[in-house]
Parts: sequence; C-alpha cells; structure tokens
Amino acid sequence: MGTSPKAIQQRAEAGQGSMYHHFSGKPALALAAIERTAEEMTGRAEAQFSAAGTAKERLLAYLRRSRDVLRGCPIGGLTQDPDIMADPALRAPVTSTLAWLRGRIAGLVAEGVAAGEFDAALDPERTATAIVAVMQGGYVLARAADDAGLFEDAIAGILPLLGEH
Amino acid sequence: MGTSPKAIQQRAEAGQGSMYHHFSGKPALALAAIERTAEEMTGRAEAQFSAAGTAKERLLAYLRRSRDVLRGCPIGGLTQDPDIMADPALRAPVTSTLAWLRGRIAGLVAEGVAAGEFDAALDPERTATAIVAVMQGGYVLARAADDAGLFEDAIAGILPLLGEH
DNA sequence: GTCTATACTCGGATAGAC
DNA sequence: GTCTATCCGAGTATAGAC
Repeated sequence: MGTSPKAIQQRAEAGQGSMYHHFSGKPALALAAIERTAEEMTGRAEAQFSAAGTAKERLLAYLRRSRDVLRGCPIGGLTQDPDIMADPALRAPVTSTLAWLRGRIAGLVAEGVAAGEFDAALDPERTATAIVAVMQGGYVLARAADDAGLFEDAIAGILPLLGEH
Repeated sequence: MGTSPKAIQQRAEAGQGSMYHHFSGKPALALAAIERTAEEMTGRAEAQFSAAGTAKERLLAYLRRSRDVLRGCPIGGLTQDPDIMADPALRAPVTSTLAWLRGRIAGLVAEGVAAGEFDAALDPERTATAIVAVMQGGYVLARAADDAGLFEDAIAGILPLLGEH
C-alpha cells in the first residue's frame, strides 16, 4: 500500500513480525491508524467548537490555531492514496470526518448569521465547504512551497468573508 | 516511487524495456510527465486569463470552467508523494506551477480592484492564495466524498469575496 | 530503437522457535 | 505474545537478441 501504514508500521515499537497477532494485515493496521487520527482531529476541533464565546470567536480560534502545516492534513492527504480510496472500509472514515467538519462549521456559520455576527447573505453550507477547502488547499500550497506561511495567507484571504478585514 | 510514474510508464504504448533508451530511469520519466502536465495546466489557465473581458469576468470564467474534479489536481496531488517532494528536481515544477498560478490570479485581483470591480479592501496576494487553496481543497473534498459537487460548493462559497452573491 | 528474458530490491506476509 | 528467519510478489532496472 501507499504511505500511511508503512511509515507507522515499521516505526512501531514492536517488530513487524509480531504485528500480525494484533492486525490481520495491512488494511486492518491502516484502518486502526486512520480511525485513531480521525478521532484526534475531530476531538481537537470539537473542543474548540464547543468552547466558550460567540460562534464567530470559536470559528476564528479554530482557523487560527497552530498546526503542523508542512506535514499536511493527516486526513485530507489520504485522499491521494489510491489504495485507501479503493477500499470502502478505509475510505469511509476519511469521507465522514471531512463531512462532519463541514457540517459542524456550517452550524457555526448559521449560528453566527442568526446572531448578526456574519453577513446574512452567507450560505452556511457553501461557506463551510469553502472554509474547509481553504484549509485543505492551504496545506497543499504550504507543502508545495515548503512555506507554512501560505497556509496562513490562505486563511487570511477568506477572513473578509467572515467580516474580518 | 509513488503513483504518478508507474501509472504512466506501464500504460505507455511501448514496452517498458525500451523505455530506458529515452529516459535514464524513473526520476527522469517522472520529471518529463510532471513538466508536461504543468505546461498543460498553465497553458489552459493562461488562455483564459488572457482572453477578452474584464479581470472579474476572466477570473470567474476560470473558476467555473469544467474540470475532471474527481481525479484531483494533477499538480497539487503530487504534494502528497514523498518521493517527489524529496527530490528537488521533481519538486521544483510543482512549486513553480502553483506559485505562478497564485501570482497570475493576484494580478487579476489587483486589476479588478483598480477597475472598481472588486472591494478595494481585498489584498490581492492573500485573496489569490485563498482562491487557489479553495480549488485545491475543493479537489480534496470532492475526492473524499466522491462528489464533484463539493468542488462547486467550495467555489460558490468564496464568490461573495469577489462580489458575487 | 524495441523486444523478451532476467536479475535485483523492497514491502508484505507467514512459519515456527521461544 | 514477541522474536528471527524465510518466502512471495510487485516494481525497478539491465542484458542482449532482433
């Protein structure tokens, strides 16, 4: 398979020979790794989404929190792995994690619109999709240029959408 | 190596044995493939950027043109290939192509701002970075959900930034 | 210049001792 | 339950005929 499992597999503490007692094979190991990563990602995001403050404050805090940008998004990057995308079991957590993120942010945008924090003309779903896309694309641009600043620039570029100039 | 070369290499018309007359090895083949892809991408984009119409019209036409979304961006996706990112010669065209795109779009944004088509508060560089990021991220979201509509939604989500509601 | 055959290397998986 | 040794297959590359 591609990259994800190999890296984690052979750098694990125990030798790779004994690994087959815990996992039936590479897909099972990959699934465990992906689910673990997805839970970490959603857990951290949910902590900020459900913190104190207005919807706008929480959304901006999430967008501005520090990230290991040059490593790329550990979930979004899997989209490029043919082996993962070809296996429905491996693909499902990637699909659902990103869908959850979009939905959660759409809720925040709707909440902010209702509270008068955001332009009433904003479509919550599309805006949320654009926000998640800017982050995913920010990772791509930052990696391509080996410059984490491009992630920040991409985020800064859409902030006017949220009334931040 | 990862995915790009293998796919193109073994599906080529001539047997792989004779390939070593034209290319010294896999990196050379990959470089040719990447450069060819980059030229196609910049060529198509430039054709729309330098067409007739206002800056805003040309930018919107580029954003809305049909794409093979579910295949992902043939350049941006390379960002996820460790072998490509580890080789400066292979990485360079990926870096420069995306940088060119950002620069070209920043120019259009600046032109539109000067012409009064866009909000004067827009920062051309950051806005361009956000636009390219939304496209790159749109590919990611569309692939993750196996739904090209998410690419369209991501684009639609940033259009308010360009005065399109 | 292109083909077939072959060799090398590495990731993935199994066997069996301990 | 973990280790070492070994096997298998795919991807990469070379040799040499035509």
